[in-house]
Amino acid sequence: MTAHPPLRAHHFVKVACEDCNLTRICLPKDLEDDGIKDLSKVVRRDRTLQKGETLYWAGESFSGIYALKSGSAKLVHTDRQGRETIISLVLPGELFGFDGLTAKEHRCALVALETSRYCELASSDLEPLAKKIPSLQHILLERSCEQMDQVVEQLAASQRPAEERLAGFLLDLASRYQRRGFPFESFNLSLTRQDIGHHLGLALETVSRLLGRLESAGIIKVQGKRIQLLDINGLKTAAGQPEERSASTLI
Amino acid sequence: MTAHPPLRAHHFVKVACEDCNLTRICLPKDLEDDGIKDLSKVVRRDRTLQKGETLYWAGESFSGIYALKSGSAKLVHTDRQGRETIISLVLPGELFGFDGLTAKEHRCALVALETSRYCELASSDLEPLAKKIPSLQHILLERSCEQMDQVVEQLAASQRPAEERLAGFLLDLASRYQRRGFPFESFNLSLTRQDIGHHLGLALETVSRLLGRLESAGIIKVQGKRIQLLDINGLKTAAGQPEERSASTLI
DNA sequence: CGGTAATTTGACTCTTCTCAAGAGGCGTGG
DNA sequence: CCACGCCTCTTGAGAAGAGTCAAATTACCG
Repeated sequence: MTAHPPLRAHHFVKVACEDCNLTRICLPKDLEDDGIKDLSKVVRRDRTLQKGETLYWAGESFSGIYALKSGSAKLVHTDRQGRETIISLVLPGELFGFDGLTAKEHRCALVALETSRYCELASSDLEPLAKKIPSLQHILLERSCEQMDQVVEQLAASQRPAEERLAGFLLDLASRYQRRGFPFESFNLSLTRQDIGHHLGLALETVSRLLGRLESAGIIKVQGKRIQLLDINGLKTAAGQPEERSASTLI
Repeated sequence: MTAHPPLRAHHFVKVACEDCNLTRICLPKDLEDDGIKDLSKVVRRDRTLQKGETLYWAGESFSGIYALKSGSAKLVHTDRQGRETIISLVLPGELFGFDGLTAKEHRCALVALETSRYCELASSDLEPLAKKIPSLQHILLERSCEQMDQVVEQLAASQRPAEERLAGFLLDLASRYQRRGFPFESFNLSLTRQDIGHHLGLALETVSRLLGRLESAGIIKVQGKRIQLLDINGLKTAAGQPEERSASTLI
């Protein structure tokens, strides 16, 4: 895999989809050039959310599919008793909003974890656009199935012990950051310990203790929200993943 | 809600989609009459699975979207360490196969829990059919998002105590059976205790004990796989759902 | 009717949660 | 620039829910 330069926020210029640095990750990924241009014409671009701001609440009516352009956000499900579950951490280039598509009403809330920008493909534009781009509906179907795969993976993970879940989470985050041009071994968590707990089904104290344990094992280095991965194979082992045969062990 | 007569298996006749008794639940639900006829022409109908037989394994290549016609099945995810999670219990009229759509390779296995029949919409027929029925892709998108909603609900439930999960599972099953014309208060589990455990993230012994506990509380009656719901409100309370205000309490 | 698989029940263990207290970090305003 | 207050994080101790292991009972299939 080739490394790309870090994705920089275009703070002052609205970039057309075809010129966006997220074109390899975001919706355009699977579209041909003409489709990207058609898409670009109707996308509402570069809206901003401040940290803690909510784009939509659960129960609000569905208005479209969104793509995160910069920053990060959490997709939060809240049950009748007020218990929160973070369904996903949303990073730049990722789509969200599918939680409102069936019922025409969102099942989750989307909350920014830092100052973030996003683009909107309004539901009213969706049908006309689908006529111009025949493959669009199928691409959206694929993306929603992809997100379901991820939730299924989480559901399966929820049966594994806490340390495996946390280690797996860190590995997943690292590779997602890497795909966006950031170093694999070092990143900042935009989630609090509480949020990580709500994502992994753990108490915040357990998250803190487990991070401490991985640190004392020399596997990671923790400085508040900054995480460094010191021993990737150790982390994979902790995540319950079979260790890759590295070059050095082949001698 | 009107009660429909129990859905009987058409053991010897292949029924066109427009004449199928599942037309209010299955894919035709959202299609106009012409669409149903077009669909009916390409659907491969009434294939059979014996109890324990597998329609597809994880890793097998995606070949289409399926609908269960009779019987029941489980969609099973198996992780690297061989731990199983039952993602969903599939009942007649429900679609499955979305787990293979993105990667073109199934992520889960589908296993019949009893002698069952199913219909197939082959992926090769999907594109031509979508041209004849413009709304088809969107309907499939809605269905996949609906299934995601259900998995999200399960993920949220996985953080709740065991008894709530089990009680919620029984209530969900009852209403799904009711929709298919069976009585709400009484049904046969096609899952073993082990499978229920794999579905809810519990040990089979815990499932057995909790069923026993609900029975001694007079909320349900358990006779092996036969379950009777004796006290719906009690069950809702056990599931952590706010009790409905019933007519009698309004006096 | 025998054998295998499923279920129940008991005793014990252990992971993770809860409650609690203290430390650290950050932004705001004086 | 420092002090205050608030939010987040860490760490400890004890409790509890659910898991594991084991054995007996029951149900089901051929």
